Amino acid sequence: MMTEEVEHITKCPECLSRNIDTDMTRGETTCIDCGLVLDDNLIDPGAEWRIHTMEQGQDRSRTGAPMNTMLHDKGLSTDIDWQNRDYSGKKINDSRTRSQLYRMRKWQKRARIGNSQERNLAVALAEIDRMSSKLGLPKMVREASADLYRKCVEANLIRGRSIDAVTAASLYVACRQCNIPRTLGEIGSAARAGRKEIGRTERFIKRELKIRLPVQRAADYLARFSSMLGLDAQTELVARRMCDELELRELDSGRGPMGIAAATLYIASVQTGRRRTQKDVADVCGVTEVTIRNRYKEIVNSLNLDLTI
DNA sequence: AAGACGAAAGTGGTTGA
DNA sequence: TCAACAACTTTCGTCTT
Repeated sequence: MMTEEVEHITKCPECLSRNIDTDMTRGETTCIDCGLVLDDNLIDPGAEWRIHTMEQGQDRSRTGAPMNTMLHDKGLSTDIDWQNRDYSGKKINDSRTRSQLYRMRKWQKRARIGNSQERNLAVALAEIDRMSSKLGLPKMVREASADLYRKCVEANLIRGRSIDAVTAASLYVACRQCNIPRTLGEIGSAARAGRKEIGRTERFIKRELKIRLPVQRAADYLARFSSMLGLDAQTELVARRMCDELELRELDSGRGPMGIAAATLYIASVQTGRRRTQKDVADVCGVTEVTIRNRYKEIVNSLNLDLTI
């Protein structure tokens, strides 16, 4: 089997540090020293075959293309060639056999993309792929999202909703399931549906499919937001400590994680002398300046911080 | 002039009677 | 089903750097 040469990043282009951290579960490569996110589009190098029986476990060879959830029929169907030849390439002239082949082709087409559900799925999976590419999301997320969408179709949740809203919502949920959270605003920027509609649809499919998502933590957003703000690892660490402290003392309950992430980053940027404006932080974190100010006040009060610098 | 601050009203969702 | 409620946003006038 051919092994593809994967280009590995060994040095940070920003600070030239060789302290690179690769987090496979998050799909992000970050520089430990300056916090720059170097690559958030890692390809999962895991085995692509699946084991169904003991024999298969021993013998890992297989034929055919790997199963691909991004194709509406998972890439597993067989095509019937349009040419009237048999498996050895000999022409089929017998009229009975030929008309039989014709019928087979016709029914195969109907079975594959003939019904509206399958056609719907084909459009949706293409849309998921498009959004994922735009957002640079790893394959793992696309497949999780495709699976979710499939479940929505099976549960008849699409009726009355747009494909765009459901694909965007399933991508949003998939991101969080894979611990690569993206904000509704980020998903919305790549989707053909509005932020509110995506949020509504997300809540709906979560309820209908009884999906429990891992609790959102402000710390999960820190690395990405910090990098987008051009902050260094030191500042991010200060913010991270603050988040941990807040979580430990349950001072973050009832507060949106993005607001906490925004406020801690803002405070940290002031403390380390790498100040960012509230507006810059707000734009990156998907909250308003007012929310930053409110969290900021609460955090400074509850942690007894002194910001007179 | 840009940034920070805070009051007030509005939005969309959750909760509990 | 509806009102109360909490979190967050929008808007805007004012103060600070």
